[in-house]
Amino acid sequence: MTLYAVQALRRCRLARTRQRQSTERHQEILEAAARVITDRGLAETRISDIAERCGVSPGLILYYFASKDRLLIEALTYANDKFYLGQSRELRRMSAAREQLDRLIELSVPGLLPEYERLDEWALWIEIWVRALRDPTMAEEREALDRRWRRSIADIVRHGRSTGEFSENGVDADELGLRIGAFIDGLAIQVLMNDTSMPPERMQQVCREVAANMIGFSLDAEPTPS
Amino acid sequence: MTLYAVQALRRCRLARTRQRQSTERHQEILEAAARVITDRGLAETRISDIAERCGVSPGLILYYFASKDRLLIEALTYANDKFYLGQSRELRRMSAAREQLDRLIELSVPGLLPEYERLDEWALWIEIWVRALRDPTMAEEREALDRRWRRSIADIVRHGRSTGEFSENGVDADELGLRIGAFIDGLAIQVLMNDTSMPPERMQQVCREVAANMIGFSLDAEPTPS
DNA sequence: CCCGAGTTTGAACCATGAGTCAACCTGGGT
DNA sequence: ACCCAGGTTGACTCATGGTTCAAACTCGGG
Repeated sequence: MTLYAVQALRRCRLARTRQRQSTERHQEILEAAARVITDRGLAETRISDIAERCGVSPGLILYYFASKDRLLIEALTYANDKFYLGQSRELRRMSAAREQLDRLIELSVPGLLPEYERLDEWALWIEIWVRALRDPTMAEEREALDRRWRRSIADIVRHGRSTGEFSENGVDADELGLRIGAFIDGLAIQVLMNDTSMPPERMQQVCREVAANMIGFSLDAEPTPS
Repeated sequence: MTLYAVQALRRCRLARTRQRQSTERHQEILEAAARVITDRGLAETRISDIAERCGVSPGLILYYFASKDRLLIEALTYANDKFYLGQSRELRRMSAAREQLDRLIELSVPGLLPEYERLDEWALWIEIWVRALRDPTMAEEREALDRRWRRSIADIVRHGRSTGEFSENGVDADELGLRIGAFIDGLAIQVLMNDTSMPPERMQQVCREVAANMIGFSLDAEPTPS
């Protein structure tokens, strides 16, 4: 019995290190997949591309994921999750709602910030949309991701109202999350498409203006006069 | 010389009937392709699907189009063109700008109107976006289509201002076309995705409200009191 | 009624890429 | 040193579907 317990314990420890290694591989693959999808597009993404990016053989990809389809869906949501969590953490550190809003907009403009290692979120979004049109699993995921995104805007509005930065204007915070979110979506598409009439800087400017209008504060009035 | 001329004339007449037949086939195929794309998605569309829809052999498709890719691009723009022209003609017949705006919004909400034979415009738009990300030809087409769409909104604003329905509010009409267009885009995506928080009716309502806000008129005030 | 340019067919060809598999490697436990 | 479970490989199988092509068909003109 003692012997058995010790063995079990050891097996468990081994299993744990292996498991960690294994989840690392998982993430590594998901990361690579997201990267390849942004580069080549979902439709053109081959398993061997992902494998190559990982410096690994194609067979291994299917050792970790049941099928290409599953992997792609997971990769899309994984990338979005990662981006969202980073943004969310950053915003929570800021105290001023207007600062939060500015940063959120800044992060939402495709190509505005030099993308450190960040892949382009919006290109992935479009792929998510296409996929969600026919794939119920993806559709569900998308709705959850979208809800979260809208809520983060609504939260900024609520925060600003609670601190008095924004005044009540009769429009529900969730409703504003929806409207501002939709507006950002629409513009982001154009910027992503390299539309000549919508360079990143202009999108940023327009977003700030329209958001201010909708929320009901003036961009000119300095919120915290020095 | 006379003989030659007569022969030429006849050949020309023959050629003309043949040409008409040929362009009909072209359109027939484009139509079928657009239909299949909405049904199955761009990525899942096979040449044989399109052929089947036409009641024609797969080989014929490639007799009329150099390659699958070319066909798909043409089909996407063809469908959009057709929709736009129909809408444009209809709007031009209306005199009141607010009526035009209402109708434009109505037509922009996915699934609001029972789609007579109309295929879903917005599903095609998303496919266009995905494609345009990597295909320069498609990118160019998209920008032109988008510009046209924004302009039709701006024109409504200009029209309303010229008749006095809308008052000047310091925002350029083109700028409003851009903003309202982007907003509609963003919402349409959610409706198309069957997002539970955005049923078609709600989108319509929100669009009317936000457009009224941006343009600067009140929905309550009847423009033409009986 | 025959000719031939333009259409249409469907089988054949071929490249691609997902998924499988048997052999091989690795590193911790004994 | 040896064991072996899990990780890794890369060649192979197989289905799919775009593209080609030679033969068949259509139909207006002579």
